[in-house]
Amino acid sequence: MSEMQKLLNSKAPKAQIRAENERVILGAAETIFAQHGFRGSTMQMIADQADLPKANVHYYFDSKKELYRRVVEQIFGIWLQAADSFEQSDNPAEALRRYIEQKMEISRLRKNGSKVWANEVMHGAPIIQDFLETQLTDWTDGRIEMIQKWIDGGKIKPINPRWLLYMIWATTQHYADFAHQIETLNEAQPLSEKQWNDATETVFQIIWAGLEPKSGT
Amino acid sequence: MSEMQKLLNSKAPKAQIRAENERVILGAAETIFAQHGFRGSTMQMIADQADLPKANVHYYFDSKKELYRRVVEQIFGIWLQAADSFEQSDNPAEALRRYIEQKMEISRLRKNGSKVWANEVMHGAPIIQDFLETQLTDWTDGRIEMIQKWIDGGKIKPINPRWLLYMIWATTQHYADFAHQIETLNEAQPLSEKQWNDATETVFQIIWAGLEPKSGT
DNA sequence: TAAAATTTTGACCATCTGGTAAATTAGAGC
DNA sequence: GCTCTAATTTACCAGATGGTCAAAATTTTA
Repeated sequence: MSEMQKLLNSKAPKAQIRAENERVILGAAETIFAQHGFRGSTMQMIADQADLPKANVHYYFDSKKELYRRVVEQIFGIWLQAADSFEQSDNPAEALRRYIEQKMEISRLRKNGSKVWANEVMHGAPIIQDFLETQLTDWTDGRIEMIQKWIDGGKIKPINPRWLLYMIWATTQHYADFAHQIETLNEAQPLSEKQWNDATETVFQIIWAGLEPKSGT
Repeated sequence: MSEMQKLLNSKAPKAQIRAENERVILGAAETIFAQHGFRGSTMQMIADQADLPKANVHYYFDSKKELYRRVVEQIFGIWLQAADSFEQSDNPAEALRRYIEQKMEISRLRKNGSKVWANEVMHGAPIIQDFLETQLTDWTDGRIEMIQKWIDGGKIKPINPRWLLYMIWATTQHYADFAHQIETLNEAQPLSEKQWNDATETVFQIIWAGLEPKSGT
């Protein structure tokens, strides 16, 4: 255990030691799983990242699988949180802008989480299939219904709402999952604040202009 | 070796045996790597998929890494092939439509390859970083220049060409990488031919409508 | 302060996996 | 047919890794 860790723990009430260590381990696990995938990550790597002995990690999380599940569940929570910003609204432009901004923000600030999620789904969602079938399905159906109402009300062009949703998910998630490629194409530099804002605005602009009913009708 | 394999090989000229077996192994490896990632895949899995003894796989490919590299390179080749469909053109709508259709087709027909590529990039492109830095950078710069000319010529709205490219990549690739999620949300059924066409058309429609200069100006 | 409960830690183990060795079989050239 | 090369196959090994254990240290409770 590091001196820093010792110092923190010595002052922390016992009840908080567990919470704090679980937090640290989950954070370390998210980083490692994002970089190497489930099988590519070793408990030793995660322990090193958390600055704890491997056995200590096992003390808090029974198995690698359970630790992984907890990481993925955490991401899904954040994902759902962003989904809330896509509230019922009579103003599609505002709702879409808010949602796109929110998702881009997550890609920027929770890059690792997004990658773990992508990895999990790409490999057939072996751990969180039930989430997909219940919560994600429900949420998606609700939003599709809502978008359909916009269409019926003449607020946006008639397009299949499902493909629109996928387009937003794909585009925003891309900035996290393919961050390395984007950086390479940006002269090996991470996107600047300005570039993030510009990209976000462009994504919204193109999509919204693509949905807006012809002005003058 | 399977009876089928025996039969095939016994009739094949010696020179073709190697080519054929390499082809079979590469195909098997693509499938396995797509499903389990690099570390999650074992040489035994690949051998079983190819219906060959494990030692036989090692006879044709020195190491797991080399086999993986060959798979990724193969995908990149297909990727570049699609890129050709995005030719110089004075008609942005046509060029974009062709490119989007091409990329969606790859997502549909080469789902596994797309996944392996995504996986590789997501983990920092440890194997094909040089491809990103040379070929991909060159191609991207060229297309950005071309899109800029469309903008300068008033053929499309002024948007940052880079973010537009990423949007197309993201959206089309999403249908391969997140195929499992899409299927789950489609009542556990793969997208039908009709749905693929509809999705492709919608992607093009939204993007193109988002780029088209205001009619009447 | 003593006992109880929690946390930390190094050593250890069973299993899995990439890779190898060597023997066997099949095909090509003469 | 005979020789040489290419391909196939079985058995095996060394290292890595998830997970365990029991002892030591630390904190809480009585």
